[in-house]
Amino acid sequence: MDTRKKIGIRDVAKAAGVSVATVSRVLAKAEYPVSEEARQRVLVTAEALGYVPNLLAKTFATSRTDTIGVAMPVLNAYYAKMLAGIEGEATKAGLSILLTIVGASDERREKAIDQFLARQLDGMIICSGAKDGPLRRTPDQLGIPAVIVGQQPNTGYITVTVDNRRASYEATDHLVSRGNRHIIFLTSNNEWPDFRDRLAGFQERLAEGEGATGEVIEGVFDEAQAYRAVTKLVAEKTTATAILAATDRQALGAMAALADAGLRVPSDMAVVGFDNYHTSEFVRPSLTSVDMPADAMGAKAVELVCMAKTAGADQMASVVLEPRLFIRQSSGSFDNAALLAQSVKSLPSA
Amino acid sequence: MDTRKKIGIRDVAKAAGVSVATVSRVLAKAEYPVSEEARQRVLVTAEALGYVPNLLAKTFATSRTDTIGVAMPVLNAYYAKMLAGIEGEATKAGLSILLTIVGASDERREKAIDQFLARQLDGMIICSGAKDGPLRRTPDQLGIPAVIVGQQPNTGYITVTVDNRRASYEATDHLVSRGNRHIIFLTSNNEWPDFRDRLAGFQERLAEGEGATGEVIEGVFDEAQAYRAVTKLVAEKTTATAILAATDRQALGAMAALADAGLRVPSDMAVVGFDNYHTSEFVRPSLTSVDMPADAMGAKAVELVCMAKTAGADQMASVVLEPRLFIRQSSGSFDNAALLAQSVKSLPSA
DNA sequence: CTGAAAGCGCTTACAG
DNA sequence: CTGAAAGCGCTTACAG
Repeated sequence: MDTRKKIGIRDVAKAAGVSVATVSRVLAKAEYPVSEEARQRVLVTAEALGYVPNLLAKTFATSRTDTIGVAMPVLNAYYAKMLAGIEGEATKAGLSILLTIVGASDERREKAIDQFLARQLDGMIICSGAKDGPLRRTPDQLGIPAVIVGQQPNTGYITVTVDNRRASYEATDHLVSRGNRHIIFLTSNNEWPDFRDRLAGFQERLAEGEGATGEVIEGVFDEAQAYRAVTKLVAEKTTATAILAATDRQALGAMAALADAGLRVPSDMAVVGFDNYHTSEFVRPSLTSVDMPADAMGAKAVELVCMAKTAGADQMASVVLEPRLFIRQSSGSFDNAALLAQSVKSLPSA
Repeated sequence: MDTRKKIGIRDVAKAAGVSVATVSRVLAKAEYPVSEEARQRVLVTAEALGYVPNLLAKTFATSRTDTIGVAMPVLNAYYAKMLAGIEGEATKAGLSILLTIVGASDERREKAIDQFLARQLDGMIICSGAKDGPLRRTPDQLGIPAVIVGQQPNTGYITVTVDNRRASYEATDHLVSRGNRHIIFLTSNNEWPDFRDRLAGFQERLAEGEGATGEVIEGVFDEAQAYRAVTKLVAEKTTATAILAATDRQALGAMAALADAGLRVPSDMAVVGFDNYHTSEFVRPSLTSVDMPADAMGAKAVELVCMAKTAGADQMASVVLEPRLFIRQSSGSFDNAALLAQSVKSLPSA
């Protein structure tokens, strides 16, 4: 490393022949009235000395860290998209991001919050996992703005969520309206909020009649398990003509199983997924999927944190975003000409 | 927010009837000799008051932030995997992560480094993009440990890279040894270091004879462009029987084009990609791909930063990791029984 | 083992 | 417009 002494505001002040107060004002408070002459001397001197203000000291003196904490369960495609949305909006707002991955552990999540608090961050965004326990503190106890992305058992928190029930309803409607009369819902765990809602939307649409029946297969968490479940289904000569998978991962596993069993998608079996993976458009047949606006959710969360800092948390409301169904080949749309101009079905706003 | 006054170390000291020095020693320096009685009083009092040490103050007093800065070009699957590796290792080492996404802009990268420096971070990890300009500072000028992940034009920096040339050589060898005599290399930009190396490995293997020829198609950056390029190739009755794509995204686009053109993979055209996307195993046919150990690279970078803090940067060396080729159906391996137990070809170590 | 006090490098009333 | 000085909440030689 280098041996030159770090130069501080005092060095600049001395060299420029002004007080440290003046240096601080010129460098940190653009609007503060300082004589043009002093201003120039400070600017020139700071530049000449290569002065880099110690943000740590500033942060300590002002107790504004210009940093928000972000806690996420994992960094898969969904959360990476969310994080990108958070980061983009934060940068726009001049905020840095302290990132922590907490897994599925409520314990680690609380520890992360401890860190955020101890570090005096300006706010925090807690991205909920599939199944989180309630946060152990109320928003008031936190003392800094906190926004939750995704469903969370606690009440009182401001949240950014997505209308999973409605999206699932629309996806099911899409399948029913194409003539499918027995549809399988392939899912992970019906108690996890997002998946509970997707199940609810599925059932809600089926309950509306037209003679379509549903069948729920739970306990399927990844491609390999979906592959096995669907392979079994085919072996048992299922009467279903469509599968609504709770995630694209499950949908891809299902499609692999169908292909290996010699069945065609969608003529023998239609498939729809959730998440709209980047690759889903380029799988063959391409996969119809519900796009979760994870990046928009993340960006919205940052907005809300910023708002809470100024307006006060009490005048804020949680927000619910609308997912969109991207219709592709796997559900029975065979418009090859429109292959690259993907067709989009936007859910009407509630 | 709450209106209770923040309680500080002084409050704890007063309540416990000891000096702030004693409180500090009990709470922050486990080994420091303090009478058991005083220790207990401090512990109990701190707990009772709900004292949360102000890490900002500590950090300022000690000038150790226990935080490393991470700058990444984007947050796609590759970098998300890398970030997960960084985060995991950092957490193990008790380090927090300040994350910045800088896009393809050298300017923003420098700004991010300015931030890291101004915030007095303990170290930084710069993840290079496909084509970065040189860093504007030398490691010495930075003054804190810095490790680069990926190729970078600067010399003098410690880097963690992957042997792209060798991986590409092996992938090409795999295709040649299966009897392919004309192979297409589908790539983005031959001047970008990683892709230049992949091209080099491709050419190196072809130069070894056996009569296999190569054809390079440049300027293909995503699935859609790969789709178009391959569609054109097919229309022009290419004599190639295999495609080596520089990324899985390109490979997936290529496979979609082949499927839509009525060609079979791998019997009509074999395909191999780079990156080993999570979904590549479950596409049909499954995609043979070179796995880039992005998470291991990230973890290694954290290790190196930690090492530099203690050992001094001068006794450290850059590290080169070995990618692995995951052989699946798309390159002509039809072992359906081994579908879920993916076959792995580990590159021999250099 | 313990405590009084200096110091970390800024910001910001306050007085001029 | 300017500066001397207090203060942010800890840590840590130093003296006892």
